[in-house]
Formats: sequence, structure tokens, C-alpha cells
Amino acid sequence: MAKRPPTIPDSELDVLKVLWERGQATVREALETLRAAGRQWSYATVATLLDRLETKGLVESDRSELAFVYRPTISSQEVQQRRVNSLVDKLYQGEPGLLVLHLLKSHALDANQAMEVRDVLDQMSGGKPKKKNV
Amino acid sequence: MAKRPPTIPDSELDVLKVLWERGQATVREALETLRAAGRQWSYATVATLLDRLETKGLVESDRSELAFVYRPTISSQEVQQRRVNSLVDKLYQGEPGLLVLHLLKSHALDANQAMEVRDVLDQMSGGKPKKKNV
DNA sequence: GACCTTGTGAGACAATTGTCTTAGGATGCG
DNA sequence: CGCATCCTAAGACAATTGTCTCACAAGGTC
Repeated sequence: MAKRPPTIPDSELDVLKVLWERGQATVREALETLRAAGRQWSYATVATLLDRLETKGLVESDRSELAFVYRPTISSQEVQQRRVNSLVDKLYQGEPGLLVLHLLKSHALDANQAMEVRDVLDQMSGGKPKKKNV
Repeated sequence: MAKRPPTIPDSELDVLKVLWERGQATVREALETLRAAGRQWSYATVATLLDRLETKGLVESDRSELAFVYRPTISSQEVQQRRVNSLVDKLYQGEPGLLVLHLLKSHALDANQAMEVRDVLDQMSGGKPKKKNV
């Protein structure tokens, strides 16, 4: 009986991102940040989204002050993890490698990132598989 | 005026996958395939999903026979592309490289795929890295 | 105390998604 | 022909998402 993780719609994700950035925020603070970032939402909309996030257990609120202070209870890493897994399951036969290949083929990495990737690969399978049949 | 691509909900995606696999299918054929794959849908549900996909322009139907024959008008590659781009935009600052790193760090690749990845990397920046502007 | 200002609570309301029911047209068979 | 099938059309209906309106409480201000 694993309760499936709640879905996070786009609008809620935008609000969650603000909380990740600042650590915590009131409705008004989140609103300002979102406005600055181009979202033209009303105060009530942000309040609703935070409320829904709390219902889903993804943020919690400190209600001791007049304006509630919201804090995320889920990390961006965890959300990334979920989204990536879901994508891999749904469109890459559960094979993360296929997604990696797809990404590399359609978007060139800059030199730094390419190097990092090589490093990770090298560390992965112990040493570096130098020669093999080709 | 770019009309944003239609969203493809999970249930529709499942039906679309059947069409990709078989090339085309009637409602009943799709239903059978989905049943075999564990989806316990009614005939009408599959019909509705195909209809919605057609409305969105993602499949087209040949109506010359009694039972319409549906065919996808979008490739799985294209859907993958869209999903990946959206994921990268929303959770990886638009940096595909970050997603690649994340994937490699959390899921080890098998040797073959690792090799493939190296190949792609090598071809990418025309050989070894470590060179400034070109 | 009478008034603003900020906040929350409750819920409206349309679009989308997930799934199905029902009505009626076309076909096949005795 | 008459009836059982199979098919599509139309739409019901609840849950979720995207956004907002309205009413009303708590606190400051003069």
C-alpha cells in the first residue's frame, strides 16, 4: 500500500520554487517574488496554491504570526527525482540510459559539463574501460 | 503567435503508445492491446481517448471502414523531445547538462550504454576538450 | 470607538482529465 | 425481414487545475 505521491501541477511548482529559493515565505512575499519573475497572479491565487500544497503535504505553515509563513517539506531534488523517474518510465522503457543518450544527442553540452560527465562515467564502473572489442 | 503544443495526459499517452507500436489500430484493437498490457478500460474509454487525441491533432483516422482506423501523426521522438524540454525548463534551469548529470549520478548505466555515451561525447566537441574559444 | 489595511477562509467557476452510459446507425445471419 | 452485434456520437459526471471574488477577523490609527 504505497500511497502514490501527490501530483504537482505547474502553477504549484512555480510557487514551490519560490520557497526553495528563499527557504520560506508568506503569501505576500511569494507573490512579490513571482511578480518580479513575470507571473501576474493575484494575491488570492498564490494563497490558494500554497494552501493546496499544504493539503498535499508538500509545504507546512507556521501560523503563529498574523501572516502564515510557509516552508517546503519536500526538496527540489526529490521533486526532480520523481519527475525524472516518471518520464523514464513513461517514455524511455524505464531505461535512464536512453534518456541520457537522447539528451546528449539533441543538446550539446559545454566543455565543462562534458568533462564532468566523463568523470562521473569513469567513477561509475570502477575504472575506465579503455580497450574493448569494437 | 506560436500555438502551444497540446498537452498529452497520461491516459492518452498510453493509447498513443499503442499506435506507435502497431502503426495503426481500431478502437477495438487498441483496447485489446491495452487490456493485454493490464489497462482495464472499457471500449468507450478508449474511443474517447482516441477522439480527444484526434481533436488535438495527434492522431488521424481513416473513416472509410465501419470501424475507424487511427494512426498517429506525431512521433514518439517528438513527444519525448517535448517532455524532456519541458522538464529541463521547469526543473533544470534550462540546462540539459544538469539533467544528464543528475541521471548519471542516480542511475548507473550498464557498460554498453556508458560506452555509447562516451562516443557521443567524443563526437560532440570534435574530440578532446580543454580548448578555449574556437 | 470608527476606520483602514492585511490576512485568511470559503467557495465560485471554467477547462481538462479519467471513465463510463446511453441512444441510435450499420451489418450479418437465419 | 427481424434481431443480435458492433460501431460511433453525444454527453454525463466527478476530480483536478487555474484563477479569482467575497465576506469577515485581527491589528493599527487618530
